[in-house]
Amino acid sequence: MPKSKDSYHHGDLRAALIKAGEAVLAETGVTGFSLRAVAKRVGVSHSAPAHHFGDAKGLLDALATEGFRRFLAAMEARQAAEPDRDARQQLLASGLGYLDFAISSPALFRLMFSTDKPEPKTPELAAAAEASFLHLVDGVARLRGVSPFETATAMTDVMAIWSMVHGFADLYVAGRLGPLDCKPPEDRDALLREILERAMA
Amino acid sequence: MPKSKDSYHHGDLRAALIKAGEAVLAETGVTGFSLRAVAKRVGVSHSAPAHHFGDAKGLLDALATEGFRRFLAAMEARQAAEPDRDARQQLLASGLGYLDFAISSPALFRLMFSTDKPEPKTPELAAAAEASFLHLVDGVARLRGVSPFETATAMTDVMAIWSMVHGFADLYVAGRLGPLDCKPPEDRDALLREILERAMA
DNA sequence: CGACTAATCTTGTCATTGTCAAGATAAATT
DNA sequence: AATTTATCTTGACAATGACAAGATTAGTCG
Repeated sequence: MPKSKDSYHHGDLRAALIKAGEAVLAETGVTGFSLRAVAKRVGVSHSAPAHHFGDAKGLLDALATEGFRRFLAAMEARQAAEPDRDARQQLLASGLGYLDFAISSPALFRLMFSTDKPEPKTPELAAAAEASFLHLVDGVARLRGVSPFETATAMTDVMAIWSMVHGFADLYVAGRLGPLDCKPPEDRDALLREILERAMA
Repeated sequence: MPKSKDSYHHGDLRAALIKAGEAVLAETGVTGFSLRAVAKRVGVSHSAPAHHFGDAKGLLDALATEGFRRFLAAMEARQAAEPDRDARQQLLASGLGYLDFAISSPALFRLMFSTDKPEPKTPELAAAAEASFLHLVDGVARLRGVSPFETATAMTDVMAIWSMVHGFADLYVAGRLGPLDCKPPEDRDALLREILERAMA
């Protein structure tokens, strides 16, 4: 329960720091990210975040964890909005949700995929990232009718589809897909649909 | 001409800083990157880099510029090693060179594609990045027989192929392609070939 | 209700870093 | 040879991350 902000104890500092941290991340990028700036934005002392996140990396990990949850939610939201329940259309919708998230939170998207996976800093982060990956695996499983964990060709599908949508999103966020960003969202969705279909072939 | 290192003037400080900067970048990543650490490694004062690169971003831009040049060279090297001069095989070889570079210099690869393109910091960086992009466009032009700048379907090919190879390389570098990295290089090359062919369809 | 314990937040400090300004040294030019 | 320019050093300052110690509040138990 969030308490009054002017009391000694914030009441919900952890959530407030995550929210403010995301704002700072979006404004300054990961290089200009500063723990003290986050603390100042919330209105607490410069050393308050340490108690909740340890060091700067801890807060970034928490941000990435939160990001992966919203990432998964964005994919599911697009799927829910897709009337066609066909496995292929659902998987395509998932890819569009992937792009939605990357565009809506580019800095967070970059942060999430910049943390090396082999050493998951926290179990929560590893679990959230894994859930996103499993969502894709599940989509391919429904499409192919077999588990990618048991069938090599299906796992190839997973990698192909993932590489395609991730590459597109990453290049788009980096502003490298040039004249595409001035077009209406429908156009880039249609383009992503088209190239994603190639990856499924 | 590089002079003796113990003289007051280094002689080739700019090149030495770029070389050392790349080593620091590879060791600590872009977050732990420190101008002073680079200067110390070369053996000059902490403020020596400023004269050549202005600020920290200037050195990173120079590193990215150098990276794009080697990036292009890596693609061309793979193409030269590919005996088949067919346009399709040459384009596939180019993609393998793309991956080669990403694996050999992961931190540099990340840096290159993290700098937003819309505001090219230096003309050299913009030119080097543009050259890499044009290399891909040229490969698709040879494959399709038309210029992607004039034919929308060919530009779609460019984006599809680029997204595929870039996504694969980025995920691979991030360690998210799981059990793939413990396999011999031939296996991942074969996998990338296979999914790249899908992008060409 | 009151005291004790733990959690939460603040203040103060230090090493490191980026950036700037001023000066010292060597190279280039005239 | 003198002057100018390029290059590098020293010194300083503000911002930052990290740590330690203390202040304030919440929770618990008598």
